[in-house]
Amino acid sequence: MSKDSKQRAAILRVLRSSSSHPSADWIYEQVKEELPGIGLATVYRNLKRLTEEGRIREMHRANDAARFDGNTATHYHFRCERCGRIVDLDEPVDDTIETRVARRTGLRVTGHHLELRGLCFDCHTLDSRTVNRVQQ
Amino acid sequence: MSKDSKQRAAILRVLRSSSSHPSADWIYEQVKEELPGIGLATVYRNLKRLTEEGRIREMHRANDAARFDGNTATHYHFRCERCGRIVDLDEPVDDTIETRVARRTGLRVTGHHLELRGLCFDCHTLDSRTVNRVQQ
DNA sequence: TTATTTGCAAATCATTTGCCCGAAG
DNA sequence: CTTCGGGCAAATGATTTGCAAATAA
Repeated sequence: MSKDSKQRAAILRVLRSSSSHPSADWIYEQVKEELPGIGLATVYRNLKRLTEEGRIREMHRANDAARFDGNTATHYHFRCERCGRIVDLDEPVDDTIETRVARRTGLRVTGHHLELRGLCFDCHTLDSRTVNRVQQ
Repeated sequence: MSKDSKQRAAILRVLRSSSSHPSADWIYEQVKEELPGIGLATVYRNLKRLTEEGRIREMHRANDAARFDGNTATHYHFRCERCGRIVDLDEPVDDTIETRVARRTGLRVTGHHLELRGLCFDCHTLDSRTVNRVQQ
């Protein structure tokens, strides 16, 4: 509810005015031009907070372990936002998206990945019963 | 070309026989039951190698910096596999996939992400001229 | 004053690397 | 013998955390 600190406001401004999907470090460098005293930790803290508030989006959380898939064929995934479990979907793969984008943009497209998010069975039923109990 | 070492074979077997998209650490724990002497570094080295050989897939590369997006509306991305640049696509968003999957699976779906991969303009033209010069 | 945030430094965590040794060809 | 892959420990790089000082409510 409280108003943004000047550092948080600056971070948000930098992020909003960039189309490059920057890293924390790049944002830090930019904000430093306006607020030379800012620390990298402040940038991280505010990015986390803004993400939690839903005001920005974090693409691919770094620093939680990579996950591997023994199935190299294109297929889609569902990720549970609560427990992190990843499930294969048997939804049919739509390859036309690749050619469509390639045609429209001229980019060389070689693959695509679709991930749906939400709550898996366990987490959802758990949620409907006991709202504040958290499982790993 | 060479035959898989017994550790690499074991890693591959564990990964193939699991549908859980495991982390390096989980794979390590599993393989240890068969090869108690194995080291975590070996697991990482082989996962990397198997990925490069295209025999497994690495979902969301960890450990390169997280990236943030000031635009919270659902939209699609293109990631250049060479320089890492991420570009917004103006492809129309298909929300029906969420309800379709929700209906078919019973999962609680709250969002989806689509990422296309390939070579961006710069990297592609650069590639056609000089095959072995690497940028960034 | 009281509650938030900051900046800095030290701590974590996942992953990678250096180095030396053993296994396989 | 020579090369390749492994194990272990130390090094990295991104992110997080503890804490005292600064700022805002």
